[in-house]
Amino acid sequence: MTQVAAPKSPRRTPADKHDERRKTLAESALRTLGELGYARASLREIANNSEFSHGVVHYYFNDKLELIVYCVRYYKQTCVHRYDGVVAEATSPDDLVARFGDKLVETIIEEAPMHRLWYDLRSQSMFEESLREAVTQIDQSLEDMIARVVNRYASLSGTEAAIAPPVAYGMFDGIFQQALLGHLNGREGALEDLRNQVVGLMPMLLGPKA
Amino acid sequence: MTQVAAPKSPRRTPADKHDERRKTLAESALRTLGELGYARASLREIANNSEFSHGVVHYYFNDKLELIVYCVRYYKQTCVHRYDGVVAEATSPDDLVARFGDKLVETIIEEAPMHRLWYDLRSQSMFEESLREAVTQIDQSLEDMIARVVNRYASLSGTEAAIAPPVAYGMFDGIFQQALLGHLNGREGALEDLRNQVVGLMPMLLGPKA
DNA sequence: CGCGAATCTTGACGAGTGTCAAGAGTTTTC
DNA sequence: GAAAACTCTTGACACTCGTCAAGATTCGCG
Repeated sequence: MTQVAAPKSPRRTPADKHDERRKTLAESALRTLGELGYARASLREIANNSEFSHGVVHYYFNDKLELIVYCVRYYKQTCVHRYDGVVAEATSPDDLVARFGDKLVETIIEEAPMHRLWYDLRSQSMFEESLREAVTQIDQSLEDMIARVVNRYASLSGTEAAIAPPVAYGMFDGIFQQALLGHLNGREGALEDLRNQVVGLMPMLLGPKA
Repeated sequence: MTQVAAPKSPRRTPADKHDERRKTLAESALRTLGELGYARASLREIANNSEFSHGVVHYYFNDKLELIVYCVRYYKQTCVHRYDGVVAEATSPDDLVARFGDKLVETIIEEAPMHRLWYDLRSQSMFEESLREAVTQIDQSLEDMIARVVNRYASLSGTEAAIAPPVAYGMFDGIFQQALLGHLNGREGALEDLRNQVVGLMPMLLGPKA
């Protein structure tokens, strides 16, 4: 057990230093992971792109898997509230759907490596049992995120969503993945397509007006 | 160049033997790939689960990547016509959607390892340039496959599809992936959910009746 | 049969991997 | 300011990987 409890002296930084370093390490590890993917990112390469040496990983994490799971959890944690602003500020159904589409496109442009890492990890979890718990949790939080958007859209439209949250998430995840792939392939129009698809799709998710 | 042209004597088996062996090799390689995934399936492991030794791979393929791309292409080739029967035999919109849903569930049950391999490979293509061409082609053929189903459904309903093929493919691919993940996670109900989702979703893809 | 080409096996190579122990360096504590 | 605890580096370990060359084996044709 490398973990330290630090029972006494909760003054300043007893062992939160540990957590801070873990975050620092995670942030630089995410750069490498986003560049190379789960399988090809070695601990040495990760360490090279950080301010530490390759041995330090085993001081803060038990093994490579724990590091990677920590990283993706850390990233998705901030990622899950990306559309909270959209939900809060939207004034009409059309406004919401426009902002939502813009935000989707924006995140592909700005964080494509992170998104492909997520899809990589989720695929790996189909083979690697030990990844499934984390992936399932993250997937659930993403589904909730989409549900908030769709529900807000329905409420602004004065009706209710005609589809269940898992279906909505599955659909948006599917076309998002497609747009990401297209974008990485250099296919121009991939992002514009995504925006239009979202605009076209959203109204179909609503039930009949009350 | 390991490739052999065999210009003359197109009698019996001049160099189609080569192609046949490649297929045989691909078939047993697919078993291992479906079990371990792209990154963890070594050539030695692949060869162990076949009737050959590990060196033979380089007699029929230039490198590991060529083998794997050949394998997935080989598999998806047969896979793309999975719903042709459904399209041909369906007698009514409801009949088609029921058959389609059943077939989706069936293929998850029977070929889950192959499907997760496909998603694995598609994710890897986001990192590995050399995979993109094959992935793009396969993705396109899958989109066409879905388009045939949706168009047939629309035609049986006496109307036209309200969404473009890429959107339809993205949506179904998304919920299919979700169901596959749930199934591999041992979540009971994952497959039943998929069936119901398809039944509920299909009618929403249609435009107003003519 | 016998010879040459096609096919396959074997064994080795160098590079790269995760892991970990030993110790150097740094900070904290008394 | 010495001792203890924490933090980090270094270097080695055992192992796996893709690749390939050299040779054994099998096959097909004259």
